Amino acid sequence: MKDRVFIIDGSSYLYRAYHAMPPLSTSKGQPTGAIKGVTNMLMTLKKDSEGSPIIVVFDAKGKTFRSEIYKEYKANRPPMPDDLREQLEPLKEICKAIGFPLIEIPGVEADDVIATLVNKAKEKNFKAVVSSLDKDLMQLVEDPNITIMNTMKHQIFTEAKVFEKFGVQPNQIRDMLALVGDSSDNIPGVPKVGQKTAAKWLNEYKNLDGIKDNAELIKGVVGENLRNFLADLERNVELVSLKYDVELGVGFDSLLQLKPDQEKLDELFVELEFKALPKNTSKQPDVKETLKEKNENYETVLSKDQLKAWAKNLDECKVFAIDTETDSLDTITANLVGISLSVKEGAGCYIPIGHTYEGCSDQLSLDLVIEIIGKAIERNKEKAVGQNLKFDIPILSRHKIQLDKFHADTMLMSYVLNSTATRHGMDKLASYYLDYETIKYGDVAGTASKQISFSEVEIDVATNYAAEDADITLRLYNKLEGLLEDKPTQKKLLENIEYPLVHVLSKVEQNGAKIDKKKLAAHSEELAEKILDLSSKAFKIAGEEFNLDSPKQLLEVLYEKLKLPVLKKTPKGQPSTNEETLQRLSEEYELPKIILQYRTLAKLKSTYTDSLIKIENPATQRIHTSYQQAITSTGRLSSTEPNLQNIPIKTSEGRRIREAFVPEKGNVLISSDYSQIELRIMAHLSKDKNLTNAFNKGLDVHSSTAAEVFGVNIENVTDEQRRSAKAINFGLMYGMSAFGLTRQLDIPRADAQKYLDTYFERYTGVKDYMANTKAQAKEDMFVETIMGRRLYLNEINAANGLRRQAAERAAINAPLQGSAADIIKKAMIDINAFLDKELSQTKMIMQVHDELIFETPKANAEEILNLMKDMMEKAVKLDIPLIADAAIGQNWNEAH
DNA sequence: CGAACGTCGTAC
DNA sequence: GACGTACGACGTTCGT
Repeated sequence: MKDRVFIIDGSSYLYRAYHAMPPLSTSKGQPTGAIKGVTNMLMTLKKDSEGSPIIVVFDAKGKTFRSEIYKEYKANRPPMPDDLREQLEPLKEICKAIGFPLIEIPGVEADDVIATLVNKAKEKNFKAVVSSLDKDLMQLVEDPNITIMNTMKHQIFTEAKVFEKFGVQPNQIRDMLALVGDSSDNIPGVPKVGQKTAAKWLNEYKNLDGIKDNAELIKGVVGENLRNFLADLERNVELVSLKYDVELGVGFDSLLQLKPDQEKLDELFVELEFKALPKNTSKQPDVKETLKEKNENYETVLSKDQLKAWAKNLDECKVFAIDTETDSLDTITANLVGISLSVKEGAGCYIPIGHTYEGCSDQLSLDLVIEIIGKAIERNKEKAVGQNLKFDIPILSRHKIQLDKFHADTMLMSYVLNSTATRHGMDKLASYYLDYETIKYGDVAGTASKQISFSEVEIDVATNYAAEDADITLRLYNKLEGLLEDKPTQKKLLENIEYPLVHVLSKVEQNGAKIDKKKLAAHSEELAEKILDLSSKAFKIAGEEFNLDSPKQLLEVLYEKLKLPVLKKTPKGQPSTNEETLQRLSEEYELPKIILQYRTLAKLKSTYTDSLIKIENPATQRIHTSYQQAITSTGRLSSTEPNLQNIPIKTSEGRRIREAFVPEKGNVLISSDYSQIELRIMAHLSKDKNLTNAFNKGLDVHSSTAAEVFGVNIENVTDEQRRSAKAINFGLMYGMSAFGLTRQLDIPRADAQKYLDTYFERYTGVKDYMANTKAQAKEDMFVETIMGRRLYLNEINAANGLRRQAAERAAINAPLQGSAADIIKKAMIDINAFLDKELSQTKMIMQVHDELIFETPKANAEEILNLMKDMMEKAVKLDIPLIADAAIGQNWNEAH
């Protein structure tokens, strides 16, 4: 192999640019948006190609041979818009002037020309890189010397990538397209067969012949559809096959050399009013000019002397702010790109380490930075202030800088001061507390498709952004420290709970949880089949196909087409299609029932089986959630990517998801969860005699409540009574009314009212507690947890009754929910300290509000279970005992 | 095309 | 209108 040749699908980029770019035009009215877009892309490619020849292929005018095979082919394509057509010729001129040979052959498509060129390139021993967005061309990748790339997104498709994206090998793409069809080319496929189904068949039967031979074996409606479609498949194959022997009318070699004509190019640019030769703006975000000018207050550290001076700054300061910049948000794999520091408001430095763009100035080596600044950070760690240090700690740690203690975290300071005043991201904090608008990450690194890695950001720009982060963090610290000055309780909450918890959460996240991917994949397959089946049933009843996931379409089918009665409306006035409504409708009608089943399964598949597989970290083969410590109003944690705190448990189908959470070989899982912790807290806070008594005697609290409310002996409580009592107990903690209880239990309003009345007669302590809490809240405008965590309730005295009542319910609930959160946080800190010291083999891997999950070697699991349970129970001392239920299992479902 | 919003459904 | 706290999938709408 000697060289590479780049072949560009000009037409596909033209259309894409036309839609992606704003509709620019010259002063004379010549439209130029698409030209500009494609030209940018061509310039990028020219740079990336490092001098390799580049050929641009365009679709020629007129019909192609495919229209003769099938007259509907592309019949749904609207004609090219005029303002796009007008851009075609100038663009071709530009291609030629840049030095890219151009081909358009009438009667065939650009794809065929590309396939032919690829063939010629192979004959001449070239590697070929095809730049296109068209999936038809994916079939070319079966040859390892050929790659497809999406220049706009810097994606490269090899055989493996094609399989990853489409689920089939490149040489099966053609058959897949024939089966699925292509709506943009107006090629119909087998009804109900999408990429997934086609991939399944092709993996099983290898190719179309195999599928045809086995068509009888395929069950269900899709099987039927396939058999009916067989005759059309031949035609589809012809339509989607590439033609490799197009008469090019010009020798391949002559396409490899064309002189750029700079003069002509300049002329064209003037004519099109392009200010400058567009730089590779396709990927480069547009950084504002003001950001490129370096802020004088901020220093870029590029010499050893500067580094030493900053080490000295850290030694001599009272507190310093630190922030890290990385090339990814994944703390498991992110590389350090730079560190910023500030010891004085309005000043700061940025130490670039890992910037990688072309022409970037020399940076200090990581080793030197670790040696000088890393050591200085470590010895001054108790003066370190950061914003969301849970992110920085593992990054620094992997780069040999251990920040196992720190002075303060501004995110948590703000959260503890007032969890709801603002969100606690730095941009928001700066705006709220300092009235300062920060440089946004997107301003320097772009967003979405234009996003680049921070390592690609110019060092001067990066300095402006990163040093500002450290500077602002320090200013925030000073501001928030002032606000905390006369709040010793909140300060203690930070020091005793939130700050130590940062290290615990960081570790739990790094530990991650192992999942059985095979099991999930199999489950996913199963669900897919059932979902397909339910959809066809639904379409049959509806008499049309529609998107079952679209509440809007569903609403039309249910209420307009089938004229089902409207039982409930959404807050926006639309007839509701939610679970409750469909449940009621399904007593009489068939379709709502099917929709409900569909929803249950679709939910499981999309939210759990599929997404858990996707989110496994390739580096560790485990899933690493991210715990959010400053999100909820009450003090609970939340969990994202994935949310481990809403994994199903109520149904057996749902519990199968939990079965896929497994230990490493030789290990087991231990789950330990607090029993009725919020009700226990209610007993503690209210000091209600009856409730306290029930817990002190170790009674089943719901049965005990039932006995009180229904006036029976606790041994004689029926299941029905216990269920009602449980609903009352939970409802009370949420501030539920008699109406809510009516709905929950499906009983007459009067009965519900009677239950509640009786409850409050029997539990006067609870009644008083609730009244007192509300009254106190109205006076203070906040409520508190047992550890003094506050939730401010701005609307507790609102004139708007709805809002006021909502605030009243929150006032009841927050001390219960929030105290429970305080307690488990304390338990996590205690347990982590113990594990650090004594049991390095046992890992805390998850927290789900009142439950902790550990992974530990099988050998002494029983003993460890007892230790964990005991530490949870002793996390705090209340007037009633805290009980944790713990169990061991080979998966999460078994352990829970 | 991407951000913001609405609806729905899962957990404690 | 009526039960607290979350996250996220998916569709739709709207602005660039």
